[in-house]
Amino acid sequence: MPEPRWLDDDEFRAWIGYRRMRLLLDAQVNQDLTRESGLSAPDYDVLSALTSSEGHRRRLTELADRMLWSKSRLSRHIGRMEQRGLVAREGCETDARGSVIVLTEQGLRTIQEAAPGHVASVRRHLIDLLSPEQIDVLGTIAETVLARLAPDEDLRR
Amino acid sequence: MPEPRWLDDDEFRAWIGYRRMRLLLDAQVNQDLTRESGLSAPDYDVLSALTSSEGHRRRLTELADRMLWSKSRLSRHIGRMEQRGLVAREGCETDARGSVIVLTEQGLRTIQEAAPGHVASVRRHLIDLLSPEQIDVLGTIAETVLARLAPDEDLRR
DNA sequence: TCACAGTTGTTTACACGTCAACGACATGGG
DNA sequence: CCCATGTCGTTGACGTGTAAACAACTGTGA
Repeated sequence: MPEPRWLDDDEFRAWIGYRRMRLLLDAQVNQDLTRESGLSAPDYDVLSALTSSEGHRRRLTELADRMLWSKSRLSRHIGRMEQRGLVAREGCETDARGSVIVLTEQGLRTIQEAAPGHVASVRRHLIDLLSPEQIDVLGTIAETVLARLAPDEDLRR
Repeated sequence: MPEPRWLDDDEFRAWIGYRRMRLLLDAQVNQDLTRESGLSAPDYDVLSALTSSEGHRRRLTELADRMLWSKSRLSRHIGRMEQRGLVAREGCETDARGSVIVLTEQGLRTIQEAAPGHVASVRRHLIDLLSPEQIDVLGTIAETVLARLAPDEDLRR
């Protein structure tokens, strides 16, 4: 085995920093979200993906692909959200196996009420702490990394 | 409620990019790690924290604080790693309630064998894709965010 | 038309995390 | 010295994620 190229100080700082930031930033933003709206981060992601879909509805598999979730996970999560009245299941007209997930009135109201606080939380803990240049670099880094891992994916959807 | 300041295009790109990167990058690095060494990411973190501790040992609570894990989680995880022979539990001499976690020979060998491949994976999927400037900015962003969320924490330990 | 390989969504079994409660022990003030 | 209060680590109950198996259904090629 060849001697590996270890991380130098700057590289180590970036990698460890990224990992710690991931841990604490996500925990904080998710906690804010849950406290203010009663939604978990996955709840918010599902509602958000549905809100930006035509007719506020989408096939389960499509939704799962878009969110990078397994169908199993999404199916289970939808089941729980259904019981809370946030979404509903409908049969698919063109494919009898299919299941269409629909945003309910209550689901729409819930995410609309949650969104301002959520954005404020993201600003408070990340965006407003950074300069426009830093924000730009962060976006570029993410695009660079994602270009290798998911070449055919579009971030703006 | 005041009208919130929504995210502009660059801010949205950075936030969504960060979230997607988190999802895919971590999944990829963890998958590489597990395939090559049989260790999960949490396993690696525990072994890594123990390796860099004096005597390759540490009190459970100290370890948990340092890793930002709950004591409950660490206790359970140590239980599993203990059964695989990667770590061992010892009683604490100065506090009969206490439990000291020790890296075993096998645990040390395992992480030493895993480290080169892990570093290579981190390089392949992140570090080597970025310019020195981008790496520096990423580190600075992380420090900025963490300074607010965990003011008294030192990243370099 | 029909066999068959593939897809869709659900479910079962399991792994792992959290929260709260717990027993055991430590510690400081009366 | 002793009691009240707090800490340490573990555990039980529970929620939620994964992998694999599954029934139901689709669609394609012979």
